[in-house]
Amino acid sequence: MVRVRFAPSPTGNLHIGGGRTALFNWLFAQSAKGKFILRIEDTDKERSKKEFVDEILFSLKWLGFNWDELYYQSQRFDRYRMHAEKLLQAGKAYIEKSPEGKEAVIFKVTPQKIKVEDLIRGTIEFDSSLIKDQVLIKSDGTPTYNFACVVDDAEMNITHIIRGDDHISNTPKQILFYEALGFILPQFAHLPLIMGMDGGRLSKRTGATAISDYRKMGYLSEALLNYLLLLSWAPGDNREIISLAQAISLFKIKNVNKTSATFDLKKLDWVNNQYLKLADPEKLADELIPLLVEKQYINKDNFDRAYLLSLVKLFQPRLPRLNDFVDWADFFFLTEPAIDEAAKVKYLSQDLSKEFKFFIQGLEKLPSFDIASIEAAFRELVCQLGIEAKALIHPLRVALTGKTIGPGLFEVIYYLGPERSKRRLEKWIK
RNA sequence: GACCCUGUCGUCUAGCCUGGUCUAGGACAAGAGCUUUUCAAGCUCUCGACACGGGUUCAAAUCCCGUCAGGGUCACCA
Repeated sequence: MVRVRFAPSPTGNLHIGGGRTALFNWLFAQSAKGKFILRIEDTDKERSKKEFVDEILFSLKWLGFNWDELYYQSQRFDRYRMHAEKLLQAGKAYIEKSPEGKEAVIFKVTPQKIKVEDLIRGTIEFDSSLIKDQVLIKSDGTPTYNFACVVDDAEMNITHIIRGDDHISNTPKQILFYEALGFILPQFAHLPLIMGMDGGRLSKRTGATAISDYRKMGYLSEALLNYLLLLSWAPGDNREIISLAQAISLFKIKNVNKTSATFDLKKLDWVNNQYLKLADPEKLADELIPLLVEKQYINKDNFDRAYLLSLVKLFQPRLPRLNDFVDWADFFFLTEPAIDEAAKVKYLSQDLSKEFKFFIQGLEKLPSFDIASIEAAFRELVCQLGIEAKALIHPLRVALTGKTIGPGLFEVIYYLGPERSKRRLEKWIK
């Protein structure tokens, strides 16, 4: 039975790299019908915070990862002390006293060659004579990371350790502990790191790092996961959009890349847009409602849901992030939408009183206020005036929406309705 | 500095294991054009890479060696 674990430390939010590690572990467990275990590594009492634990659990759930078991290292200190005691008695560790008289347990490293068969990288060799004696239990009584990690992975029967590249150099130290404690060695797989655009580690300087930041920006969890998956793995048939369900059946740990990948927000935007296009408008509307309420664009308990749904559908194909809807569609909610200054100069400098007046009259005469009829009225008008369609379309769009870009003009007019459209155009008639 | 990992278009990658079908394929970005309406949408096209140097071989992106470059780790942090 395959058992993998994701072991975050609650000293910060769940970040992109952690989310990716969780994804590969979860995928591996799912494809092997194994168990996915979550272990909170909160041995550092100073830096570990309850709020981070909550945040990590929340983000993991948002990504859709359900764990089968949950452990906290802070509740297992007796296990670590027990195993340290065992090593002490076997003469494989010794006690070191600090000047203040506090005792730490130190592991004696014996010189030897250590071979790791990494599932992704193949054989990696180390010389333990380059490794100094390792602290097992610190003088404050808490275990060190490497020791707690080994005791837990062994006691929790973890079969495959899938983690970041940055743990490669911890591996020989941990193997030494496994051997000294007589534990069965798990298999290792080290994932390449995700780098920021500056070539270094992904950091707050180069952009948002927390999974929750991406949620707040309007990325769909499926899209973020799809993008993260593509960052170091490919199905091999040039497919880019891969659902989690498909990934489970296609995923092979051996096909994971060895090279570190750079996080590219532009491609994430594209992937997100692909998912947004196909997303259920009802769900998108549910996500948007709180944001629209906050902006006072709609009233929480009294708004036209069907209307909102229509607007969502109108913008869905072109949104990189769901939250962009709030700004892009603001003119449907504001009484006085802000007019883009450059757009105003470009399209509304000349006097279009006559054209706007005729267009309003055309709309008023419409037997039915629908998209096709609005367009027909418009086409007829430009024909009569003998001008190009775009000579009037752009000014109309700016006058109605305040922007130079957006959905098709006739859809905009239809959803704005005859009254609002007329009122906004009249403002430009002298 | 020592040890370890990695090196295909600007970015993510396919191909590498099992050399020839690779004048290296796809995607994002960028640029150009089309769309009798915009673009941040759609369609079409263009630009653009096997880090370098040696081998091995009839033949190397693919195998071997070296160099260089990038990254990671060297805590009583995790």
